[in-house]
Amino acid sequence: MCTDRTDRDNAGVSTTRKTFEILETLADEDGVTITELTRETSFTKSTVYRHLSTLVDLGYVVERDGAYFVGFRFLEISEQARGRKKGYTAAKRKVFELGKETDERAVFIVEEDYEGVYIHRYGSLSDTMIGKRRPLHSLAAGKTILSEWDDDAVAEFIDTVGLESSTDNTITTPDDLYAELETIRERGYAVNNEEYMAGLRGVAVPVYTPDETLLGALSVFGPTSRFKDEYVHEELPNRLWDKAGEIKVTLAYG
Amino acid sequence: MCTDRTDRDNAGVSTTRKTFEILETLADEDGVTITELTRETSFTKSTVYRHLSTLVDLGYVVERDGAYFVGFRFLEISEQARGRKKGYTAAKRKVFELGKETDERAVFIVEEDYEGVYIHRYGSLSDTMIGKRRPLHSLAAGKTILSEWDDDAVAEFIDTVGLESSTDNTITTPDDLYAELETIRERGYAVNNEEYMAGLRGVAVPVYTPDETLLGALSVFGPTSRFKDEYVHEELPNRLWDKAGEIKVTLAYG
DNA sequence: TGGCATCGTTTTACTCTCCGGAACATTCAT
DNA sequence: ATGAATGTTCCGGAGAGTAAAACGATGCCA
Repeated sequence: MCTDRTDRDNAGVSTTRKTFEILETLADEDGVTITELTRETSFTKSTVYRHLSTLVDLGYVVERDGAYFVGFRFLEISEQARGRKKGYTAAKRKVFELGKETDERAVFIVEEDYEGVYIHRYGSLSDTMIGKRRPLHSLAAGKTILSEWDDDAVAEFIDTVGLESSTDNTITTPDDLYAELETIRERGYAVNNEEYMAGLRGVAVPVYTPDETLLGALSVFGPTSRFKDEYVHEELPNRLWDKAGEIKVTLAYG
Repeated sequence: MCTDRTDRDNAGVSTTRKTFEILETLADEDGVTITELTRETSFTKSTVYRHLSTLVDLGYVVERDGAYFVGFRFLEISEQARGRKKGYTAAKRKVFELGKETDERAVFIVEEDYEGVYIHRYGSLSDTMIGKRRPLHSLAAGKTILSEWDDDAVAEFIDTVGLESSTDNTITTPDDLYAELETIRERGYAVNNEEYMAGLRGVAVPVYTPDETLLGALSVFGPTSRFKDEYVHEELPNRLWDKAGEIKVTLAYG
């Protein structure tokens, strides 16, 4: 296990790893200079210089007044990924409708590498969460996705990433998680009761393609004060089911 | 010049170039297998294998049933770039309002590497243009941006990327471009008269930050049949100016 | 004005590691 | 079972990335 990890770290192309480490630190602190990047990474100045020059030449990084920024070429790649499945774009429209109709924040989330990734979002525009990744077990949408897996897959998930706690309400034991997933399977929707962030509740339902494979999860969330039980357990699940169903229909006939 | 080009091609980290060449072909034809990638690139199977493994390990590529896909990690990076300037997110809201109010397609475009990049878009959701890059001189928004540069900068632009023609109406001579840019400076808005795609007209205005630096361009476009002169030269410029002004105000006080 | 400090760029020699080819393992279809 | 085609691993050698130091440019302050 420990050797596995080490093997993995050393495996592959270590030069590429350097490139992406530089890229990630650049993404963290945008508009940064070469020497700053040198300080924040463990590489020498000439190494950072060469990697950055390459990235600029390729168009993935832009340089302005001596400061480096991640470029919009990544936007091209990521939009390609977001448009990979027709269902993703259908979900975009539904997220939007949902947000408008409920006047709440609405999101569409898929799983990747045992994490929940925000693909589409409606809500106060300033703080966009698109692209952000969260632990599956602490989100309504994440639990919805987990509820579609069999016990072995969930066990594997727990083994790999664990059940890190975000708030006092986060599910942190496998037994609790299994029980919760069973409830979700029975009800057909998941509820997040301040499990990721205090003061925030959420509801989510699974989204299927016409051939019944899971596409992702549709979710609505907001402040606990407004998310009363009746709202969370009656109105929102119904609205979410409708939208999820519409996505499936769109994929089948639209 | 020719040596320059060669020098550049060989400069930097060639391993990183390989990684991105593989990544780009992967983005083109998503859900591809290792041997297919080997065919479409000039690399050996083992080389492709090692690079892909590294990218999977880093989380930028995902593998499912032997097929490889670009992952959503790029979404994280590109959203970071899209949120770099407060003005970009302010523009998102305005693009949206604009689209709703006019019931036309609306976009916000910025310049990068002498190309116009679609950053935000409102319109029929299926065919998203976000992240796509177009020649500046063949777009209303692009000409708007060019009109903000001085003649030397425009000359440099022409020298570097040229004036490729997309339709019969595309501006292809420097003189025509300079004249057009002068008109745009006087009027304060740019018009695209089927210069990029036959049957499509557009209008664009510049967007400034409170300190009067150019942020990008706001544009509306649609079919020639609906985009009559009065609409293009009266109503739309006024609407666009309003929105551009609101962005500036948002940045100053909001 | 001159010198000090800082940063970006280039050069060089060394060593590491990436590459290609081939062998091996696996899967699948016939 | 046999063959073909794919993914994976191994290995030696050469090519390429690395680090360190020197160079050049810029700017700041005395």
